[in-house]
Amino acid sequence: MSTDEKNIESVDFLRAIVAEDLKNNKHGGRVETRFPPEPNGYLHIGHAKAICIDFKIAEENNGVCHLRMDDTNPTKENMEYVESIKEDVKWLGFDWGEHFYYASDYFEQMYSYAVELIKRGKAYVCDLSPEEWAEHRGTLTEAGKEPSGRERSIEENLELFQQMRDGKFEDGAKVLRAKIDMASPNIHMRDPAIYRIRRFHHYRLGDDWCVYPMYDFAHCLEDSIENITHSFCTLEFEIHRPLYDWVLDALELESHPQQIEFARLNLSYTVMSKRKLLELVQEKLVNGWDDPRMPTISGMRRRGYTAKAIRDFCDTIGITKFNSLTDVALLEHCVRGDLNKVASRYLAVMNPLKVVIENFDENEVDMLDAVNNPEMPEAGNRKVPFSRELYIDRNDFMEDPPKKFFRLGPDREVRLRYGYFITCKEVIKDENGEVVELRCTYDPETRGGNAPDGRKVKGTIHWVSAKHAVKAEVRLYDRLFLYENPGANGIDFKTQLNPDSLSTADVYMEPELTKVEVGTCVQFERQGYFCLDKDSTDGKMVFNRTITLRDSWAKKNK
RNA sequence: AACCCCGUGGUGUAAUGGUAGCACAAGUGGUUUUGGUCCACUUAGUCUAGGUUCGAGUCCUGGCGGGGUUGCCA
Repeated sequence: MSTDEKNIESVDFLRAIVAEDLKNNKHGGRVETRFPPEPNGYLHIGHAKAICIDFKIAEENNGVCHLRMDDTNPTKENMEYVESIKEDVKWLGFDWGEHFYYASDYFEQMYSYAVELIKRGKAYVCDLSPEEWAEHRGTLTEAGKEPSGRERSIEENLELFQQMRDGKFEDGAKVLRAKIDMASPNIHMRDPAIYRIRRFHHYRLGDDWCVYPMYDFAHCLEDSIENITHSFCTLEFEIHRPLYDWVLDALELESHPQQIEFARLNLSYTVMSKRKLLELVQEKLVNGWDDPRMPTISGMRRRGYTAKAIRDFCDTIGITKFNSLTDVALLEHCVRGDLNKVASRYLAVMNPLKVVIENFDENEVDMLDAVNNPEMPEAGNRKVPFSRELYIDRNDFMEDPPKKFFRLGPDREVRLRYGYFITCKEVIKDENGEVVELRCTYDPETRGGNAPDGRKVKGTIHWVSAKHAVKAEVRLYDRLFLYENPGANGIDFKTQLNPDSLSTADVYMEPELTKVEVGTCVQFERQGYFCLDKDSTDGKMVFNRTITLRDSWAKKNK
């Protein structure tokens, strides 16, 4: 087929803007973006969307994307967060090359810009307390009023600002304000604070500074200093854009990046506020930022989600300016989609029911061939031991099976995956009437799972040899991270944690599974995907359930 | 209430002013040594009222609906 089968990539509004700028040679054919997190927490699935946008659009246009720590507020930031952010972005598959920056490295330059603003008569030192300022600022419907001191001389402002830096004033005693328009309908343009006094140990710069720039002043300058062309951010900054442009215009800076906003990700049932996630960590309602129930990148990684799945998800949700609520099922579809292709299959039984093959010799062990991954033949084969005593899953046996049940029952024949056809001859119960053992026979002719006479069985079940089985622990996390629906106002998200999400179970695995490495996600056939957790020790393997398999039988019988 | 942004199947998204398409979810059937995967099919949509036009999801006006903004956070 000669026609290019590549899907015609639909162009979202954001890519369209970049393409238009490129066409008009707006930035000399250059595309330079940045991902600028504040290192005040771990990255989550919402950040993944921003990361994909920032890095991919740069990449698509042969540009570069910077990774920048927006660390202008020392009270919430630390190096642990910096390191985690770098690790997570890298893990997602993106490379910032040489372009790793700290906003705090620009503090001296930003201070100079602030001085320059004062010299141009476009900034002044304000003595109002936060309470007094609230009165002057006005409201959404009423204009603000100009504070006294707004008309201070440039010399006096310069002097006062220097004194602010020199630590002559208490925290909060003064701020530096941009002199814009107290009557603007956009409150952010009503003489916004651009520098505040805050004596707090900065995680990198220590006590070098007691004044710190505010976001609205700092961010556009960071972008400008780094020669960014397109500065993507979320919708809540839309109303800040006039200020972004005002600062750069007021300073007449040559590098004037364009801020473009897109809608942030909302995921059903998922808490995505850093503040709330921090609360969960601090109050030990979860075991750290990388708890597999957390919607953090590190939590999802530990749970077994793949970077590709997350990237695919970000491609699928697209980029718009519409406040949407994405169904978490879409994320799960991407996770299953990738895992189905890459995860090796293993036999493992979670609710063991003993099966004795009466016509199989007690001392014999048959090593059977099993395919590691039917989706990926190159993954090869392995051997699975078969012996007289086996475990099957309790769910795969019913004493009185309904019509559509294809698995084992009295006098029924099923296939043991990669093994033999077996027929249930006898059901043994304890004094309470509970089934404790099945006596079966196997058909030696069906070794490997095929009957030479061509007879068919409807069911294929998983199993493990009792004497070869290795016991491990699985954590049965629920399908979702946290239970809170945006829109369900007033719900205390902490009480919404699913208590079942912590339940654990024993699992009896085929011995080959002991070779799996920590962090690897595998499929327990017919049950789900599981990821070997870092908590595993020499004595005990611990798996996190990544996600279940789709199960049409279970769905019908719900 | 003021200003800004946004309204396409249940959900997420496409469509130089020219056949409303894709994915998820749901449902039906087929293939299958995982009740998985894969494949086929079905259900279902342009918020509303006018206007411009040969022709409007797209452009204009009004209405309705949703979101954002009132930190010395980012």
